[in-house]
Amino acid sequence: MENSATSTPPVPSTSDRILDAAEDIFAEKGYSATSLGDVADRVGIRSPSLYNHFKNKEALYEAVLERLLEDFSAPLVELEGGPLTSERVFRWLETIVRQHHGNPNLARLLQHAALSGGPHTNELIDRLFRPMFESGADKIVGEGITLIENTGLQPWAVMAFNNLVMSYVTMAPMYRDLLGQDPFSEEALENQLKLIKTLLRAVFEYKGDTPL
Amino acid sequence: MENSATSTPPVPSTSDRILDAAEDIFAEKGYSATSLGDVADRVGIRSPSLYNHFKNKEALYEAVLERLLEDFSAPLVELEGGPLTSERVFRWLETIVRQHHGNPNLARLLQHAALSGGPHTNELIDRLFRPMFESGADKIVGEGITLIENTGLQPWAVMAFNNLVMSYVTMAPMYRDLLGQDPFSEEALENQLKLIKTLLRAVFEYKGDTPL
DNA sequence: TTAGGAGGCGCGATTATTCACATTGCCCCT
DNA sequence: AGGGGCAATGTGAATAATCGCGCCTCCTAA
Repeated sequence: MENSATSTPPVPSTSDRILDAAEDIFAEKGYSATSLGDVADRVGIRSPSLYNHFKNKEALYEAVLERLLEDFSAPLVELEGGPLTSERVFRWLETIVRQHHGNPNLARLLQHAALSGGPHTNELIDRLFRPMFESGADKIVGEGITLIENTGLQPWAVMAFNNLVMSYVTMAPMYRDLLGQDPFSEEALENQLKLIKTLLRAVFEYKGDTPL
Repeated sequence: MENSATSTPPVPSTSDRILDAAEDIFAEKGYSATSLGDVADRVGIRSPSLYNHFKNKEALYEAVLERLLEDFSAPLVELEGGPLTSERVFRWLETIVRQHHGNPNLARLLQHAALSGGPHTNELIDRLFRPMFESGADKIVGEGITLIENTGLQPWAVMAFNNLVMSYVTMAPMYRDLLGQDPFSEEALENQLKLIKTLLRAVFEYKGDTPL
């Protein structure tokens, strides 16, 4: 029902255009503040017509989430498996930064969910972050890579770096205001990448001897 | 009009109770998704009675913002002036962490504003962050304190550390889910403080020689 | 000819806001 | 002491806008 069996490479179907519009508006306003009228307006149809493609508002929201989660998980599974060198950690972080830079909507949706709840919030959190703790970053201990392991704060550190990446996106207007630069320009991406890498390298090289 | 002439130490005025309720709900749902009925319900009055204390929804929102900004700016002005030692930077960060931990609502409100706009968003950003760039962290260059200054990323670094602190609060449900710990417990506060300090110390000690 | 998809209409709920009104406590005048 | 006025603060009813959503009709492409 959502995807016709025919190939649809050039012209996006109405369902996809609804998904695109809904994704943007859900990400901006959150679930409850989003009106289906706004979504329909952006697509160029009337709001009752949405019900020809999605059962109701919540189903539309679910479809938006599903598509986003698929898009984001794809490039990360490639990085799973193999030895956990520090270079792998850098590539993993850089991939995440580039993904959120390319499409900020997932971070925004997750931030809305964390603030206000809404349907499927816990499921969203689980599907986005459990993999990080099970198959990837959790195993970083060993062969010299510690990520502040000696302080017993490792999962906290992983979440901190993720928050760093996502808050850059959810706080983009702030960066625009205070730094006077388009936060989604190529130049800003490079700056953000440089900062994250510098921080990560500082943490890797740091030996927490001096207790302040 | 807001404060009766009598001393009001023990019993909060209705206006204050409205402000308390509105602050919580605005912080949770954002401006547009907040209904005055919900606010009135929490106070224990009917929504038309709100208009005896505030002109309209936007004025109530402004009052909430004003009170929050005052509460947060007070402890920080004490840290202004004087030599910019690294110890001062640590105290400044620790103060901010403790403030947001004690009342997460400002961070949540700011996050909603950054995501969805709403009234006075730009003014909010300015009043919260301009001081950091003018009187405090911007002058950190000198006397050995560099904060990754050699990479030309100093303002970015300042905002990154702030995002780190605020996203901990706006993402609190995530921490609760994934770490199985109340993110606002004393124990969690200590963990968060330790992590932030460790990161900051790593950055201070780091000399960006090796280019990855 | 037939079925999918778009539009029109409208119901019921919720929202911010206004208004007329009741109640209360306080000041001041007698 | 008593009472008239008055400001402050509460209420229910009413209004206009908006929302999600269901029903039904019409158009059009295969």
